[in-house]
Amino acid sequence: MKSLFQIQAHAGPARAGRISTAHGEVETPAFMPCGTAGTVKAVPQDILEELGAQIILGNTYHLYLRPGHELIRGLGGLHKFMSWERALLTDSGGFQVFSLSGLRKITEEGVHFRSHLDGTSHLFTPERSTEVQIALGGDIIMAFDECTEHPAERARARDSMEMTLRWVRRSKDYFESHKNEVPWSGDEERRAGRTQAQFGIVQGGMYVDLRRESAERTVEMDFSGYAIGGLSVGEPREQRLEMIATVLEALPRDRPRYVMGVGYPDEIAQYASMGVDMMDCVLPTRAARHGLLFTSEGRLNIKNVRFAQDQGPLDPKCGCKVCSRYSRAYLRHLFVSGEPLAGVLNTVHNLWFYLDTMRSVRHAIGLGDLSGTLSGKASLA
RNA sequence: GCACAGGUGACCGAGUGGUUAAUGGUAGCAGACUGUAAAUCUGCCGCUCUUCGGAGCUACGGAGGUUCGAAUCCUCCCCUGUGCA
Repeated sequence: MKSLFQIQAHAGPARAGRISTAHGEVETPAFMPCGTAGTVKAVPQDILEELGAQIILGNTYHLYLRPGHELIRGLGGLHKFMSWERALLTDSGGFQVFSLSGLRKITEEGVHFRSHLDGTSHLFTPERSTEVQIALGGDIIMAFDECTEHPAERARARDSMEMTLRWVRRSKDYFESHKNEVPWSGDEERRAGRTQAQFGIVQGGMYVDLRRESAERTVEMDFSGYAIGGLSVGEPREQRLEMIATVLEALPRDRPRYVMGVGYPDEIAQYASMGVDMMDCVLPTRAARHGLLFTSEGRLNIKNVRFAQDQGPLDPKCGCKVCSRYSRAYLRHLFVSGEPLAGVLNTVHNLWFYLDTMRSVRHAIGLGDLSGTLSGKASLA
């Protein structure tokens, strides 16, 4: 089988590359918009394509509960269901186990949880998560992990890491024996021999040695890519940086590295410059719906009264359609009026900003120089 | 003109003698948001000072009155709605 990942250029530790999936190429470093429930909230698929998104996320937990993975499988898989022919990555539900604390109980077997939708009881295991993800048919699926809470004592972080290692192992075992069950598996020719890929996830709390050990032992399982999880859970930024740097050293250079759940625009540029290839975050989409826009001049809260008569664009340096067409005054009016279009336009802008940030970084790596790009994007948060 | 009902902070609307500058909403102002239980959540929201602990002033249509104490009870007046003339 063709290799999933190709590196095209280096600039110090940073790399520009390409991930080849059954649903197209993903240029890296890549920012992946979150499409949790089968939609990147507020943005239609055709606009996502226009924005240049090459891969988006779906979420196992949400889609399992509603509309149900069997229904999606029956309709041909998530790509077809949501009419997204580009690459798709599904998260394993590990993060929901973390964020739904109070609704769940964790055991060695897996996670007993109650649906946030109707209170019904469910059990998620590594096998179950992987089964659901195969049914959904994402191009990249994630091992089922436990996102260690923060702060966590060393002993707790170690126990959690050990359980994640066992769960990741089980996820891989299940995947290896069932990966031919992906909904589009019969479509080999068109898919150029590509099939689903599974990534492992590194945990280890905020402990450098645990992080390193978690990375090394996950790498021994030989995944086609590796994610760094358990970050952006409330830790200081320097600590996050240290954990990422530590894990990157322990990960193989020829596989994609994915930092889960980050970050602010300047953060993602920084991580990309350190050699991270993939990132996802709800921030650009959620913040947009809440009126927070990211611009080349920093963050901007569109509901502020000072924009009421501002005829200028959100960001004078932005090349997105929203900035080329609408004024701050109009966008503020839409937001303050509670018009759905506010969320749409704001999200379009923020996603463009994130995706364009990655394009700039990628371009800079191609040119072998990151300094200009980073200084330009460094004061965004 | 008569009879009911009613007049509460920008608006709607609780409160019918005392922990009441006055519950709740809305509107307004500001903030937060990092593998989405999030088009959500938080704070402020009478005025003036403040060492940020608080202090003073003004407020429940208007004017009086009862009472230790009134948005709450009484009297008169003004206004609004509905019905009858």
